[in-house]
Amino acid sequence: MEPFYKPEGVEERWQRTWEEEGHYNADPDPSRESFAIAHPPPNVTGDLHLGHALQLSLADTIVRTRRMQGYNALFQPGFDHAGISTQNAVEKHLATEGKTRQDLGREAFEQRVWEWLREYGGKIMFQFRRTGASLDYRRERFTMDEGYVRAVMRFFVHLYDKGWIYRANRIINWCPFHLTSLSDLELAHVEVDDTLTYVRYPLADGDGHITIATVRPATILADVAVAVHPEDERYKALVGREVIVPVVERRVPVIADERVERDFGTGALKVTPGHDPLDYEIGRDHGLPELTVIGPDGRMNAQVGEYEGLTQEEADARVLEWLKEHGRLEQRESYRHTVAVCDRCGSRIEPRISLQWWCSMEELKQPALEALRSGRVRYHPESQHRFAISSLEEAPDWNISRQIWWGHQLPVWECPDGHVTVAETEPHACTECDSQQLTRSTDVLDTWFSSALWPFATLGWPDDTPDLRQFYPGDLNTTARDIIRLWENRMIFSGLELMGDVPFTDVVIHSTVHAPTGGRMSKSLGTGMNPLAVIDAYGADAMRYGLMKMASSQDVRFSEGAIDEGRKLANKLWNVARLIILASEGAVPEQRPRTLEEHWILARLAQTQRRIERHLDEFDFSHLVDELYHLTFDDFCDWYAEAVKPRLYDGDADARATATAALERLLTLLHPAMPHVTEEIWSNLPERRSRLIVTPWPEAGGESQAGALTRVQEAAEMFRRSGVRMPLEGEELRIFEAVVRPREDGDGNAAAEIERLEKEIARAEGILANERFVENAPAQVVDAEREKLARYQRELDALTN
RNA sequence: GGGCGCAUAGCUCAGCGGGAGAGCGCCCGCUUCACACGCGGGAGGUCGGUGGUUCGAUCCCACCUGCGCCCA
Repeated sequence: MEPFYKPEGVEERWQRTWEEEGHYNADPDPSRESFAIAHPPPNVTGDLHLGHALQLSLADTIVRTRRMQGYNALFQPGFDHAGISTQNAVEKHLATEGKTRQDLGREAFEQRVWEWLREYGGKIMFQFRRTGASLDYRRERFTMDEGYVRAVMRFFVHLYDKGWIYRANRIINWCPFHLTSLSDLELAHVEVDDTLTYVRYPLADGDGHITIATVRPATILADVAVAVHPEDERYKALVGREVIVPVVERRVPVIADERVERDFGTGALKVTPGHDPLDYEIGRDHGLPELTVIGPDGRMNAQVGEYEGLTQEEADARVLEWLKEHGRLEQRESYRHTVAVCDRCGSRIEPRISLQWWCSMEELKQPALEALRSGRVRYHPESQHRFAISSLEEAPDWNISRQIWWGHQLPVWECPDGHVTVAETEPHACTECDSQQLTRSTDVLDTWFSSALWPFATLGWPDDTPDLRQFYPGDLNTTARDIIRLWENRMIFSGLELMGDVPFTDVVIHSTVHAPTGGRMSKSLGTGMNPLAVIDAYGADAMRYGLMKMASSQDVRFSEGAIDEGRKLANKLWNVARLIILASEGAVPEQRPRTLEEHWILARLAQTQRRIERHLDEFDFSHLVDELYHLTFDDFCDWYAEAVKPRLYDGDADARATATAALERLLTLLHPAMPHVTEEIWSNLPERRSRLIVTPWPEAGGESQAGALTRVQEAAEMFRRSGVRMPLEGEELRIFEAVVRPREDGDGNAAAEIERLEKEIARAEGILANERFVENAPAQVVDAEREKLARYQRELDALTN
């Protein structure tokens, strides 16, 4: 054993060994209780980032503990096809060849995606392995696998047959580059410097006008009303009258609506239901027409005559020109605000009324709400549980269709008469008119529609499989906060609907790791952090430790210090193991405690084990690793190892056997968090019968002796502080001398100790002299104070005699 | 605009009703046969501000200030 622990090489070796020896495997075995986590499928084109690394660290720590505790533990891996993201990656690739997807056509493009994925896809699973994650990699699934596609089709048809899937024209987020609707998650919000234009809308009859403010003059062409707040005194008298929309010279009503922001601009809102989500809502409620003047490509459409084909910038300029000429332009001012852009291509999102497929949430979500409210599924921390419930309560109907080429094509066929046939596999004829001229919908499903099935589609659903029977329902899910409404809640209602049970009972919402300087990590900001570089520098164990140490609150800053702490812990473990192994000369581990320090360390191991188990049950990973750190450094190394070292060198057989056994216990407790270094040390212990990864989790044992060294430790503190020795004898004296190794003779600075104790006594007496304290404080607190006083007086007596 | 959260030692963070803690950094001492990637000691905080509740507040409540993230 080298004097320093070097993780490079060691970690990969164990990762290979564990996987090859089948320790990650989970197979159906009805005789054992199962524990299952379906890991959130990463984007098939993606790279490992710190969010994944944290998620894996937390989940793997739990999985490894449960595996040692005897559960048939399944940690399910796989990929998500990530519709628009993957399509975008391949389109970028095509662009280097000077081609677009339209040049290839849909079928050839899909082929290209598959080819591209064979070459570049799925790399992230090798990166997962480097974190030490004990996923059953044999079971890797992809949401575009044949079997998975079947599950998705079954889900769609099931919902359609129940009447919960329908088609409707609504306003949606539209990317004018990708030409598709987008979910909220596919949007980014960026601040832009814009211009606010104040425009006069003359009253249709009589004098005067209303001035509105807009950042998009071109949308004036689609205005159908002007809205004001019902309580706004400035405009009250105008409600019900009509104004003339500039350029198009259309008469539109002035309406009153509470959603108008009085403080924005002039307090009067031009209403454009065709191109703004809020206006859309207002328009629907007031029965206004919905005009569309911007086409899918973001250019002005045929509704606007001579403007047709103009970009919005061009149209804005033309409208401004008109306003100036006609004296309708009041003023322009610079204006900074946030706008939504496509997360993948940066195009400004075009809110647009479009014919899409929707999933009705009203009935589907009810059982999930019940499961959340009753606590059958719990989010951790508690605040996220409340958030999950309100997200679901407010969940609007779900836009499940996308107009891209990569994904699950809708199982919807249409005949020339417009009849719709929905079937899991291609139908021969229209169910209504028997026409054989069927055309399949070109839309694909929202990627989250397939992700919602992850916990059971990965286990073989819709077939009834041994895997499903063993591992569903699962136990735990870990995820980031912003995914709750997109994924977790959908898995819960899908599981309840299709499987009749929840997919898991606990959801851990982990921290968001920010850049060391604060603010979010992002490649484009240059604040990103590559976990693989962290692993190369510190080792996977250190990274796991550090990430868990950081993950104490919702938002944490990345701290290299925390990772380094993990590295030091690994090195410390390595060295104390080296001490015990080398000094014990092959002693077979067996607990034969005889001395004070032996009873004490076994009790401390038991005590810490219970705390660790509690932290795990509460998903408190930060305190979990903190316990491990102090157990190792303070208890095991500074006290136990130092106390027992002379006896090991003296050849005390009991001490050697017990020390090796205590080390085994320590390694066992540390293994789930830091699997590699512990397995490596384990393999150096004598008489290895099996791997640490499958070693049974120990019974904690008694902890009544956990305070057995208190007097020695107090004596050590006093001696180190002032050189004053408290009188000790027997074992206590032996341990004191072994650990503290006092050299100097003499009495030390007794005066300083006396002064310190007198101060303490004065403080305690002061508190106890307060009658109201003695009357009102809990008896426990008062007693504790009295005991302290007595102890200080005892110590003082011992010193002054 | 809505939601969640944060403010404690130079830095990153624990503690959340009864004497201010850890890791890193800094200073001092120690090459003691596991580890100098170590061991021991020390300096360093009116616990963001103002009120309130309480015998007692870093901890509970109200307000204020300054931040962060998510959503609209």
